[in-house]
Amino acid sequence: MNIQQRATLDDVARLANVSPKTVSRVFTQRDLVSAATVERVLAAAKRLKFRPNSVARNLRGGASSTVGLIIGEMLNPFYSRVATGLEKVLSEHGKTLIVATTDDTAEGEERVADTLLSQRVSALLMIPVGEDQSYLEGERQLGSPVIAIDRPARNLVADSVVMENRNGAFEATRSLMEHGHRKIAYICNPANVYTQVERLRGYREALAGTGKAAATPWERLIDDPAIDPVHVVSELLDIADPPTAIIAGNNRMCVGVLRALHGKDNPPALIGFDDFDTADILGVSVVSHDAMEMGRRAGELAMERIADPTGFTQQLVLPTRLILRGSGERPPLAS
Amino acid sequence: MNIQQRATLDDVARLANVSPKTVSRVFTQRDLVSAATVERVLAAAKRLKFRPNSVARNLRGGASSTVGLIIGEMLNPFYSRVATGLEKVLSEHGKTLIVATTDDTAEGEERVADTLLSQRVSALLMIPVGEDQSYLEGERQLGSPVIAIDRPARNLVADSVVMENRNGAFEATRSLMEHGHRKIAYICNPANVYTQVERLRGYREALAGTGKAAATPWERLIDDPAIDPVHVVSELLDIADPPTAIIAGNNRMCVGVLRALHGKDNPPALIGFDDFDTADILGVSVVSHDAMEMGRRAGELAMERIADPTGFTQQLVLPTRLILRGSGERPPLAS
DNA sequence: TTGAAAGCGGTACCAA
DNA sequence: TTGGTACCGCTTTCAA
Repeated sequence: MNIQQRATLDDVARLANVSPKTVSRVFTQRDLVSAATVERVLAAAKRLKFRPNSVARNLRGGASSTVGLIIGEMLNPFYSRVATGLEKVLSEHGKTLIVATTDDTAEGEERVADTLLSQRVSALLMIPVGEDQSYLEGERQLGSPVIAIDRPARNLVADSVVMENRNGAFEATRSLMEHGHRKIAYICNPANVYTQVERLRGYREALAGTGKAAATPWERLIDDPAIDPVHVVSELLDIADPPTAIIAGNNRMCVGVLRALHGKDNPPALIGFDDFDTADILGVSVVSHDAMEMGRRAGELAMERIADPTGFTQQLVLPTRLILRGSGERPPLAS
Repeated sequence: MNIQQRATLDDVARLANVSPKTVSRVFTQRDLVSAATVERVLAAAKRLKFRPNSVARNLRGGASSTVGLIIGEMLNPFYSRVATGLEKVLSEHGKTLIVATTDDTAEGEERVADTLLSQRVSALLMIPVGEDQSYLEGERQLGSPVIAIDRPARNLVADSVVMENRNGAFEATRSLMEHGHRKIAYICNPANVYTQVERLRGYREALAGTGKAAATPWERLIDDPAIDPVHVVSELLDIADPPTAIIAGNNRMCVGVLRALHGKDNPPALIGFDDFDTADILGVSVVSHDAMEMGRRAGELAMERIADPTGFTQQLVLPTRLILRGSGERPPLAS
């Protein structure tokens, strides 16, 4: 096998006996070139295995054909659904998706943002992790739109797509209350992020009724990825006045709770946040939201902002939906 | 908000009163520049919010800092685990990952391969879908290594990372036989792909014992994404001589079978291929393999091939492991 | 240690 | 309909 040289516009031009510019036209504005020339050029291109270099192409215009997405990790189905929705939109617009992950750390976020911006992505989409995205302010002014997904960016002017966290949690809590529960737990990890803060608020408001929303004895707000949900749940159920129902703050936590409750005789009611693949089989009630739709909307927002960087920034709020499948309708144990 | 111009090397050079080349050195071979100059340049760069353009940088060398990955879809946890492992390796090498999806169609594959190659990815990794990847042969000769993951490429010289499909299926079948099963079904969709062909072979060989491996009455080899697994399973269990055990060819099919068996009184034994998130909770026995490891190995292979495009191509085979969690140990119904 | 000039693979502008 | 020329942002010679 011999490594050949990759053919360039000039090579094709020479072989086809036209100017490089004409070759360029054939690949971009074909209708401006006579049919005969087009044919000749294409033949030459094929013979030389020529393929336009979109990198060089974009060097001129400034705007590249890539869009960057920063997420915590691809294993999380929530993240990958967002990526899926986004990729769909991008491919419709002839853009490709560069995915970078941060392992859910703020340092990682800044590092990969830097890398992506060096690649001159035409927009930077992200599910923010850090407490502060002000480091991107300069970029935005330089014309790289930033779109925050799932959580708004902080200290940065950016469009965002979020969902009705508070209301989702409110409705889940109310539903549990309607089934007779009063001692309802809320467990999440991490806790110190926008989505959890909002959900917690909805949970507290529902429990407070018309009173003043306040912390409850059944909240477990954890901020340590190393902590095993199973342990937390077991401990929670062993306290003096244990909850009769649990709301799990996200999909990971929900699966953890399921694992903890597995085999238990009279499990508390359970409602999770985020739907997941086998939730129907396991009969798990969840507050569902359309993560793919979030990705899609974020992508559209990005396209919009690329076309008009000066427009007003928007915040899109997508609805949530309570899906009852059994685990959320279990009544409290008669005591 | 005013959109400014993005600063270039030259702008920085002008402000720092040095030549562009010196600025370039500061960002690439800093030790060749005097400390005082470095400082001056960095100050100027900071003031102008300069960020080196890695696209322009790579234009010269030919090799870009991106690697392309073509997968069917990101929603499939198997694919996203592969992507995760790959991304880890790439980020260690300072490369970024461009992900493109094909919706598991051959046309999609060729289309996105074209897009990625136009971006001059330094390597093209893919989980092949189409029957034929010969359309990439030219590229390989042009120096773009191709690495096939999960299934070998066809009609193309390419490295690949696959797993012990045949043996995995063989062991699963043997395990079921040891639990007393003789009428064992194999269900998959799609069926006409390398992995399934191999697994089917392992299944048949186990059933044949020392005899000649042949098709069994309990095979359901489907090739239509629109067909509902639930339906197939129900039908299979209604035949005159129904199976007492089922092997599901992949994670999707396994969840489908679970759904179909859900609520059934005396469900057949079940072993799935590919582990999944809640398999432990559901007590599902599976043939497990490390998809992240596949991605990782594929990434390493890519780095190797980028460094030395003329080396021998390799095929890596990763092991599988049978995990028994209950569903695979159910004995056949006494009849 | 620093700089000048050419060029990477294309495109935009203007002219023919 | 086609071509010439400059230039995108940076790096690579080679010299100073």
